[in-house]
Amino acid sequence: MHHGANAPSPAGGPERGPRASDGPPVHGARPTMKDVAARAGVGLKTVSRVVNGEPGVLPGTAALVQRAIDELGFRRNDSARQLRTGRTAGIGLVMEDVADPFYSLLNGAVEEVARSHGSLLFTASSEDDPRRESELALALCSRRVDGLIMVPAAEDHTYLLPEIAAGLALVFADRPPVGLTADTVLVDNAQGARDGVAHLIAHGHRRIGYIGDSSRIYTSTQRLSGYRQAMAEAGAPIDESWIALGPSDQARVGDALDHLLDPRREYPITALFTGNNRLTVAVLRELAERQRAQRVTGVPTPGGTPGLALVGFDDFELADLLTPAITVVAQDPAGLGRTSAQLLFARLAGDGSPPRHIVLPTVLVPRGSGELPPPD
Amino acid sequence: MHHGANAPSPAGGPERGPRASDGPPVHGARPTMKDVAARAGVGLKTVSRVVNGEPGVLPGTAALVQRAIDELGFRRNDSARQLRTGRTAGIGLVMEDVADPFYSLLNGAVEEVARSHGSLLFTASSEDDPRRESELALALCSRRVDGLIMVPAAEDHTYLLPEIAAGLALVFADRPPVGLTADTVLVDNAQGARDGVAHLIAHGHRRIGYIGDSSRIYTSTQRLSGYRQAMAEAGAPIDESWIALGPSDQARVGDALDHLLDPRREYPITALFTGNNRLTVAVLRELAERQRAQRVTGVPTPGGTPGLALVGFDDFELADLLTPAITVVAQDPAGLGRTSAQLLFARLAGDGSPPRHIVLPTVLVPRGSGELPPPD
DNA sequence: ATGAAAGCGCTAACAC
DNA sequence: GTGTTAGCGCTTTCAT
Repeated sequence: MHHGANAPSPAGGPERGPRASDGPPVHGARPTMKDVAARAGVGLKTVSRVVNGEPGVLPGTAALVQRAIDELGFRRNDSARQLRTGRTAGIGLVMEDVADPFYSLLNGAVEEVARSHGSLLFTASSEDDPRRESELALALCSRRVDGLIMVPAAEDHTYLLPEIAAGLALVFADRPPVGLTADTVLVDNAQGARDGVAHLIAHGHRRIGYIGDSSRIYTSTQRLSGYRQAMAEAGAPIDESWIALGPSDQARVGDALDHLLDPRREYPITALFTGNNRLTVAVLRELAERQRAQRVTGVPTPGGTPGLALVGFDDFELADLLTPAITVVAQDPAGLGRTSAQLLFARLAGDGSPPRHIVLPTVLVPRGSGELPPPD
Repeated sequence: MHHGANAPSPAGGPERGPRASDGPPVHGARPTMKDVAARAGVGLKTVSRVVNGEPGVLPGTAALVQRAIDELGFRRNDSARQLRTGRTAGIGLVMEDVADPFYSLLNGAVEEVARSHGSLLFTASSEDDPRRESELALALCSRRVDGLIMVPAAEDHTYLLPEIAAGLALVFADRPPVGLTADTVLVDNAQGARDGVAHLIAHGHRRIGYIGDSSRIYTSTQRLSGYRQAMAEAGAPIDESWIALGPSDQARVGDALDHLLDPRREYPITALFTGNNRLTVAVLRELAERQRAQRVTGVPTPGGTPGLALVGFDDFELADLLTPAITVVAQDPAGLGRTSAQLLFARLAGDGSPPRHIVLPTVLVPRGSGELPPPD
């Protein structure tokens, strides 16, 4: 399934012998508009007009030019165009991780909107590292993207002030900026968590654990505060040892569960609220493992929640097919991306109104795990 | 973003009123190297040297320049740089859908490699539409990306010949190109499917259904051929009505299952092989629904496979937590992306060897659903 | 309807 | 060590 090495012949022409004046691409040489103009026997500007579909070219001339374009395999150099026009028809998206299901949906929605506006999209993953975030954001600024959508990781975004002043359109998604005011699209994290926890309470739970993301992260503290609100509203006291914040990796979650489900606890928790999809999945995996390994903690409910009721923030694929199916507080990552991108393009189209602040609602999706009653 | 139109003052000069000669950004005006040079009282080239970390600048001068840079909020214009150097330090990735879990993992791996080489990544989704694929690919070529990784949808890639001739580095991932020879990284689809089906056969099945993607798609036909091979090797005759090819949407899969599980069949299938992750999930969802609705087809195994053994091509998150857990033929989307990207950057670094053709192995992951015995 | 000239902001090649 | 000059390929402006 491989041929010769570097076929010198580009296709279409008799190879060997540099050929006189036909056959498209000569290796390594990018034809320019000047080349096309020379070949078509017209002026440079006429080529430009044809390439850009500008009016004021006789059909015959246009055809001539088009033929030269095809023969030469010409493709307009957008770097040069950008330098001249100042517009790149490209936008940037900086977020935690393109490979994460939540962010990949956001990414997809942004891309869709960008496409509909004729823009291409640079996507970059910050890995939630503030330094990397600013590196990437500034690299995109050097590229002179027309606009930037950021899911910020940093705790200070003043480094973007010069860019904004210079005309960068900027929208923050999922988390607000720090140190400056800009368009922001958020999810109602507190209300969502509150709904989720209230749901558990409505099903008879009073001792509810909370496994959340690091308190460094905006959404995490918002969700925790929703948890506290729901508990307070129900008059349910919170034992601070029920709250476990930290990274979303399996090991940390395992430790947190060990602590939360410690059989020596006098009043064990009967329900659990998890602060994001990765935590929810990690919890499910831990519970399943515990069940396989020890078959001890409570009634081994099939699917991994040993009698423990569970509601998770974020929906995730297959949540509905687990046993029991997992009740979640669903956000709309695609909606987040779409809204942010639409806002960005509105700015690029000249919308000069004051910075907007949009909050998207969440939806509680009962599926089973959140409706399990307490053991009692 | 909005605000005043064209500030006539380039920056740095006293623009009447606001500040005399300090404070970074003057609105709307992007400072250039020339501005920085003027402000620092040095030549243009010296600024260039400092910005690019080139040697041959006295520390004192460099500090002077750096100060001017910071004060002005200067950021190098990469469009101009690219025009001059011919390199964009950017690569492109065209694939079906960034939001798909499989592709988002591939995307993440490509991005990681790009980053390690100092490149930014354009990602574009073709939606499996040939025209869109070529539009996007050519748009990226206009941007003069240094290289392009494509998961092709089109059936003809000759449109890329001029670009290759002009120096574009090009790697095809997951599916081979048509009409030209280029670096290609594939997965051993036939062998993987063969392994999966052989696994079912080893567990006593002889009547095995196959739900696959449209035969338009390369990987789909490869996998189907693996299915046929495994059956042939076992001397198991194939009833062509067991094979259902088509799109991966829920409705189509539902229809296919209706047909496959038709209770009027004299010899019903006892096992099913699904051709990709979306099909597998769609099947699981359909089976779960049937179980809820009718509780008829076979023994209602918890989790949705009513006695039907199931092996799916592609791993997917939570496959291990379903009941029964789903046996899969796992490919490595990240490996696919990483390998492709490494190959691309090797080319960009000057590797001029003949086009390479890499095939990555699959791994059978037994989890339960593929080890269910036939009802008999 | 068409073209010639100027210049976008930068770097490469040389001066000094 | 530093500055000057020339252009990268295109669009803009203004002639014709």
